[in-house]
Order: sequence, then structure tokens, then C-alpha cells
Amino acid sequence: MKSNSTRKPDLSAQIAQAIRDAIMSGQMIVDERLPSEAELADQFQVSRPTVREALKRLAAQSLIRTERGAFGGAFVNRLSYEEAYSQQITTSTLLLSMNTVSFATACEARYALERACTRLASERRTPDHLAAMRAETHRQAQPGLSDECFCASDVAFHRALVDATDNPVLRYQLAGAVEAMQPLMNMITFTARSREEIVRLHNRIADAIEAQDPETASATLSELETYTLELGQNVMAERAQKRDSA
Amino acid sequence: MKSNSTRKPDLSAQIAQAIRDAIMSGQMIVDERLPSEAELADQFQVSRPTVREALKRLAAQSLIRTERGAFGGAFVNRLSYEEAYSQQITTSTLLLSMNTVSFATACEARYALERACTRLASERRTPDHLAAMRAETHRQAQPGLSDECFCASDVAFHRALVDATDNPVLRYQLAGAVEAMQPLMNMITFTARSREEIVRLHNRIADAIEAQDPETASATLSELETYTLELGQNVMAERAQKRDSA
DNA sequence: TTACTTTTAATTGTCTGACATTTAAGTTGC
DNA sequence: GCAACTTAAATGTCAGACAATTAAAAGTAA
Repeated sequence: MKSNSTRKPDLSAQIAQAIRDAIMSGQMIVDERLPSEAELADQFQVSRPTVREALKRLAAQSLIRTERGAFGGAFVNRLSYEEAYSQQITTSTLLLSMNTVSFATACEARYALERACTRLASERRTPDHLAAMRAETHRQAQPGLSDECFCASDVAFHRALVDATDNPVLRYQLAGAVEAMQPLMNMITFTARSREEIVRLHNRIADAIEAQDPETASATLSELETYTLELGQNVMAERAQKRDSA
Repeated sequence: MKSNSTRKPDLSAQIAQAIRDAIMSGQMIVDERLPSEAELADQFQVSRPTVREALKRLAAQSLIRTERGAFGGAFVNRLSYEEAYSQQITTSTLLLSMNTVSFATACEARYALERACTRLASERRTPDHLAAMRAETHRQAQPGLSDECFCASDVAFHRALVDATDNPVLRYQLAGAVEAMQPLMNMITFTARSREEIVRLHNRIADAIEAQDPETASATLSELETYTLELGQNVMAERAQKRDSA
């Protein structure tokens, strides 16, 4: 009889959903104060701890913030760009690390998204953006660089490419691809890859962006995609072989 | 003296962060059971309600799930694709609706991302995908359709285009761009003439995808971007005028 | 033995009531 | 008028209790 999955969510979850709906439908505006915990407990006919659990759920999603003291309380929060950016990374990281998404699929998506940036980046790149990219390729070429630093620099290079579009929404949307997928790919391929080849391709991308040539930038990104995919497949094959012999 | 922003986070927030770190660093694996609330209260030297608030925070982020009964408890949750998708939409919607992101910026990002899908969609579109797109353009052409339904159909059309890439990661990453734009689009599609033009462009896009012609699809998306931007600016201008005269 | 029922123990869900802490506004003293 | 103190309102935290749920264990009958 019980509807299988979730017949009855917690009271705190129900209350959280009710308030969430009110906020997201625009019934409550930013910085508006919610009723006090005691008043909410009264309205929903539950105890204060239950209300508090609901409010903590909303706080975890950055939908509200709470302030202590007289005239404090819970307020509808304006989601800051930084919070959204960081949530985007968290969710993407979890999805990639815990779900069975194939390396090839993630790779394909990541480079497709990044190629979407080349036109705007070419049009708008400033000397600062170019300098940032050059700084990273230069760092990547240093022989003594640790694997961790090389990976961090790799991420920074791609972040600089996205930043060059000068579009915060695009930057936000690509956060998952750059900050979550790139490290994942680095983890898989760092044993097998040729730094030289990667630096060469990075330099070609930077050159193309500087020359305002989005086609070449996109084509080079595609080369990088092919190379990464190849490395990933080799590593996977090796791992499979080890498993068999073990 | 007080470091301005957040000198001392709540205990429940601290505990949530500690557990979050443990999960995201891989110290706890999927489906692993956390200690019971009583044990956690003991470990962290706090009361059970405080522990519960921390757990609710994590549950709100889908990091854990809880089961009741003996041998129940809190378990590290495998973030499902659907949960990630829905969180992506929630965060993007909030960012777009509550922050001062210009319509032009959002529009630019959305179409740049969508053009990133045309190549894969052209290669892989199935009859089902094509049928889905045609169904929506057909619906959009019906004269009696309400604004809400038109916009919902608009979103469905673009969703079908993304689905045609047959790449779940891409689909996830684009969820924000496609679904969260709906409220913004609601403002600009209310005249018959603009609907006509939009349907015309949608049909051209579907034609191009069917003909496996990504260049035409991309170009048409760019036309749609220009047109959408124009409509948006007109709406903004009208509103400004009304504000002045009022 | 097997299948069914009952009991039991562990755990989360919820409530009550209390106290501590923080903060802004009001009040008092000078 | 200004500084120090008081007060009130709110969140943060705690302790203890009971209800509800659930899987395992124990018991029971065929």
C-alpha cells in the first residue's frame, strides 16, 4: 500500500519545502524577514526544533541566512555569485565522483563547453587574460614542477580562457567543467601524459586567442580532447589488464 | 575586531562541515553508515538536536540520506543524476532571478552553450528527438496557446535539442541555461508576431538538426539570440518608459 | 524443517521546557 | 549630549522524554 518510495517526508522537510516554494515563487523578496521560529512553530503546528531543522535545510542551500539578537531572525538571502559558483562545483564534483559517468562522456562534454567560449574569448580577451594564460603555460614548461602544481596550473589556464569571455554567467555555468572535470581528468591521465604535448597545445590556444582566431582555438581544443581521450583509454586498458593478471 | 563576516559559525554548521569534508575527501564511501545521532553527539560533545541540525543541512545537499528503524541511520548518499539536475536548476534559477545579471549577459551565455550542442546533436539525433522537437514547434504554432504554455514548450524544444546530443553530462551542465531562463523568457514572448518568428527559427533549427547540418543550426541559434535580445531590450525600454511617466 | 507471528532492541522523529548568548533599542546618570 | 547600563527579543544550545519505525531475533505451529 505504502507508495513505495517516500510516502511521508519528515515534517521538517515538508516545512522547508513550503518555505522554499514561497521564496522561489517570489512571494517573499530578498532580505525579507521570515517569522520568528516560535511564530513559525505556531503557524505550522510543530515544535521549535522541527522548525529549526527546516530552517537549517534552507540555510544549507543558501536560501536564507540567520542573524542573532533582537530584531534578528531568518532572512531571504540573495544568493551571491560566489556561493552559486561554489555550489556548482560541489554538485558537479559529487555527480562525477559518485556516478558512473564514463570518462569519454565527461571528456566530450567538457571540451564541447569550452569550445563554446572561444569566440567570445577571442573578441574580448584583455592583456590581463593573455598574461594569465601565458603565465600558466610558462609555469607548466618548468621541469621541476610537481604533478599537483602542474594540474593546478592546468586548471588555472582553462579558467583564464573562460574568464576571457568576460561573461559571469558563462563562467558560472562552466565552473563544473573546469573546476570539477579537469581535476578528474588530471587524476586519470597524469601518469601517462606528455607535458610537452600539453604545453604545446596550450600555447597554440593562447596564440589563437591572442590573434582573435576562434576557429584555430576550437580546433586546438579538439586536438586536446582527442589526446586526453586517448590517454584516458590507455590508462583504462592498462588498469583492466592489471585486474585480469591479478 | 570581529572579522566582519562570520566570526564563529554555528556548532551545527561546523559539524556539518566536518562531516561534509569527510565525505567529499573520500574518507567515507557511498552507502557507508554514519554513527548514530547519539554517537555523533558524543563524539562532537554536543547535544542531539545540534547533531540533527547538522545532518539536516547535509541532507538538504543530498550528501546523506536517513533511514528510520533499527539498523537505520544516516548513510552517505550516491547523488543521483536527477537530484544533481534539479539542484543545478534551483541554483541557476536563484542566481538569475536574484542577482543583477543583465538579460544580455544571460542570453549570450545561454546561446553560446546551446550552440556547443549542435554538432553532437546533428550526429546523434534519433527519430524520437526529432519528433519531440517537431511536436513542440507544432504546439507553439497553435493560436490559442497561453503565454505560460508557449514558454514551457519553448523550454521543451531546447531541452530536446540538448537531449539529442545523447550526453548526460552535457545535459546536466546545460540544465541551468535551458530551464532557468524560462522566467526571463516569459517576459518577452507575448505578441503574436514574435511567436511567429520564434516558431520559424525553431523549425529551421529542427530542419538543420535533421539534415545533420550543425553550421546552419548554430547560425539559426545565433539569429534567435539576436532576436531574443532585441525583444528583451524592447521590453526593458517600455518598462523604463512606464516608470518615467508614472 | 519451514513458515508465520511476536517480541525486542536500536534508531530516527518529535515535543516540552529550560537556559545561554547575542544584539539593538531604550533608559538612566552625569 | 554622551556614555554606561538595562531590557527585550531573537537565535543557539542543552537535557530528557516519548512516539514511530524497522530489521533482527526469538518463539510457535504445521
